[in-house]
Order: sequence, then C-alpha cells, then structure tokens
Amino acid sequence: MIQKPSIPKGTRDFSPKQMIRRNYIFDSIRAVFQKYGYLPIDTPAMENLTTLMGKYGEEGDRLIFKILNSGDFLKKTETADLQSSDLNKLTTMICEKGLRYDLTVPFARYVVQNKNDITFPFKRYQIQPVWRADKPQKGRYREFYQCDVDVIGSNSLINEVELVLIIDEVFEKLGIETIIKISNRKILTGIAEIIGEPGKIIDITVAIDKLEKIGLEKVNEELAQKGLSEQAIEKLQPILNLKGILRVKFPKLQEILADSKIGMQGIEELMSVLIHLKELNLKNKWSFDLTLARGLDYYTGAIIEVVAKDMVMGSLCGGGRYDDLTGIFGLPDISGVGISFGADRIYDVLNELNLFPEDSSLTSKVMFVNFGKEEEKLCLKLIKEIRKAGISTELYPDHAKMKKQMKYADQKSIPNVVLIGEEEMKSEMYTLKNMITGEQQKVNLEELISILSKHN
RNA sequence: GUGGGUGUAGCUCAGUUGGUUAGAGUACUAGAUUGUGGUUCUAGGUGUCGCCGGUUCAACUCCGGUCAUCCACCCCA
Repeated sequence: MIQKPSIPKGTRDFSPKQMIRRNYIFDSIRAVFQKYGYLPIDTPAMENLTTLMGKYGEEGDRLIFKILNSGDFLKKTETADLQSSDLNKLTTMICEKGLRYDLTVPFARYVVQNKNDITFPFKRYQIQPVWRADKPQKGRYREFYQCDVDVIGSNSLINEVELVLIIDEVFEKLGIETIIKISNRKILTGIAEIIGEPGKIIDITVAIDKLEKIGLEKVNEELAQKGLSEQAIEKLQPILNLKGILRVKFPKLQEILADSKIGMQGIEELMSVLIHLKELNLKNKWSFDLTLARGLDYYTGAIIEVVAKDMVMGSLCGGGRYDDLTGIFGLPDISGVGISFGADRIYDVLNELNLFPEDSSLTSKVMFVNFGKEEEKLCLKLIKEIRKAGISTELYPDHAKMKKQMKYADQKSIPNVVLIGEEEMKSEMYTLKNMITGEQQKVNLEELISILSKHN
C-alpha cells in the first residue's frame, strides 16, 4: 500500500525560492555579527539531557525533545517503572540525549569544556536550528533557526550596548521597523524583595508581563491565586501603576526600591545602558519596559526583547545577561550576555510586509537550448568558456521541443537564451535572445561573454 | 496542557432544507505555431469528498469518535 508522505508536525520543507530568502536573512545577520568581532562555532544537534534539563524552567523541560536510547532502551527499567506515573523518572531511564532547546546552554557547556583554549572575553556567534515540542501556531515552529551572539567572560555593560547596536543594525539592514524593549531582571528581583515575596519572582514577573494584555485587576487576581499575600499585592500597586516617561519613572522606581540593594543596582545598570544608547542615535525605537519579563530562568541582569512595529508576531529577538550559566557546569563567576534572532519569525515578517529584495540574480544568466547531439557537444565547450568568465550558465539537458525549453527558461526567469542549431554551428555566430525584451542578435563567443558580463 | 475554526482535484476554494453523473479558477499536458517563452484560443480529470463508525430508502451534506492542520490561551524565537 502506498502511504502519503508527510513531515512531523511543526517542521517544514523549504523550496529554492524560500531558501534563497532564508539565506538572505542568515547572510545579513552573519555579516553584522562578524563586523562586531564575533566568531562562529557549531555544536551538535543533540546534547546530553543532563546538560539541557533544569535550565529553562519547568515548562522548558517539558518542551525538550527527548531521544530514545538506541538498542534495548528498556534494559534499565523494571515493570513497575513502566506502570508508574512518574514520567520524569522513566524518561531518565530510557533517554539520555535530547535535541537542543536553544543555543545559549550548549554554548555555556562548550565554554566550560574548552575553557583552556578560549581567550576571554569570548565573543561567538552561532546560527543553527533548535527544537521545541511546543504546539505549533503562527510564528511558532517545532524546528526553527536561532542566530545567537553572546559574549562571555566580561561584566562590562558595553556588551549590552553593543548587542543593542547589533539589533539596530540587523533590523535596519533587513528593513524591519522594530521596538527594542530593555529592562533588567535585578529590578524585578528588587521588587520581589521589597514587597516581601522574594521567592515569587517568576510569578511576579509573569504577572507584570501580562499587565498590558489582561489589565490590572486580572493581574492582581492572578497574583493572589499564586499565593501572594494581600499586603504584598498592595505594595506592588504603585509599581504596576508606574506610568510616564523615563525621567518620571526612574525617580519613582528609585524611591520604591531604595531599600533593595539589588533593585538599586538594577536601576543603575539599566540607566548606564540607556544613557549610552541615547548618545548613539539608533534607527529603531527603543524603550525601558518594566512589563518585559523574559521567561528563561537563567537571566540575571539585562533583558532585551525586540518586536516588529508593523506586525503582530511574537518577539523577533530576545536575550539578556546570565551571571552563572557556566557555574552549573563547574566554571563559576563567569558572566555572559547574549541575544538570539529568530530567523523564521523574521522570515514571516519580511514575507508579510513584502520586504524581501528582488532575487533575480540567483538564477542562471543564460541558458543554452539543446538541439541535439552535435550541438550539445559544441554548447558544452562554449559554456565552459562562459562559466570561466564567472557567468552562471546552464544547458538544457534533454533534446526536448524548443517550446518546452523556452518555457523552462522563462519560468526560471533566466534572462538570456542562446540558440545554436545547424546554421549557427557553421557560421560560429550564435543566436542570443534577450528574454525580457524579446530581441535577438547574432554574436560570436567573445561578444556573447562581453554582453552577458555587462548585465551583472 | 486548555479552548475554537477548517479538512472536497497538484494549489485556492464552491457544493442549495440530505437526492441520482462532484464543480470553478489556477497549475499541468497536448495542439493551433515542424527553430522561439511570457498573451490568446481549443482539447485533456482513475478526486479513497481526511479516516472510522452511526442515523437514513439515500450522506460531500446530519450525528459521534479519531487524525491532520490553522488560530487563541499558556509559554516562547
């Protein structure tokens, strides 16, 4: 029986046209990364589960694709294990590898493993796919590419500033208008401290994040549901009600956080970054956004998120500072900061807003029509010379009807066609047809090459 | 994990209160045009109507289940 082929949920094939466009995104981003002095690395698609688990929060652990051990994967299990409902325990017995969930954790692992060969601060970029067992929907895929830049082994806030410059430059280059949102986890930590609920940072940040979406009342409800005391919620109100421009917000925040050392430090760090940005005349809009609360557990300082101005789509880029990601792997006191561009979402935005450049230059410049055996032989010789001149050239491989060959050239948007039949073979003057204007002329090889090199 | 929409030709979709032979556009192939594409005209369809079951004389149509897909929530790039 013939089965209809398909691909796993949330994955996609990419056509040549799509790949050309995807490569345009990757090339643009890579060029900017290199301009800022970052160097490339690659890491394996799969990592040991011990490397991945516990780094992304409870939700993250659930979304990691686990790989079944090869061979007799049940050999470590007892019947009781299989029947028990403790899936986590069972998972550790039958899987020891997983597909990487992001590029930051594998990078931290890489740094620890190669610490002796790395000169710090280490600036690296990495463009590779990651996998998440999420339910697919708009702008959300189970396999997607991240383009990461991170610098590890430097506490300087200049790194944060430079990352924002990279963001600004990438999106300017791609022609997407964005809003770069910036905050600092320490401020949120400080807030949690001040209201007397230091253990509830995550719940508080998630709730604050929803402020715009669901409103103050619902946020308060949710906080109560998460077990925050009435007093704590009361204390939080002035913070949730903070409005206005930076000059107004900051003094108020400073007032509220005066007793929190970490909170004050967060404000100071943030200010330092923002003051730099103000001097640097960014093309994209940027702002301090307290409601910005990135979910990943490991962020400790700056938090950055970028959204498109003209389209509703999740974040196109996100990141922040992580003070101790390498500590878990045995290399403490090394701070890193980095961001990640979501290439697939950027693709969707460029596509939707019609911002992809014309990509005509990527098909062959000229196609030779195939008239038969003798003609083929001559064509191959001529084509060799033309390719030597750096011109993409193809010969139609089959001795098909002229109409079919012309149609092929037309559909591939090949701008020139050369016809060599009996007559042309004799005279060594070849018929060159311009497919855009429809004009034809007789030329020799030299003229042919010179004409084709012109319309580059 | 929770909720909703949609599954009919390669693609985009029509298809009447259930009724006999399942439709359009587009794409594709051939011809008009034996060495000339994009326009035009003509001809060309073996579609498990997503799958399984139920109701009915009769189901693409109604009901139940299931799978796929899209959207929203959650979370994220």
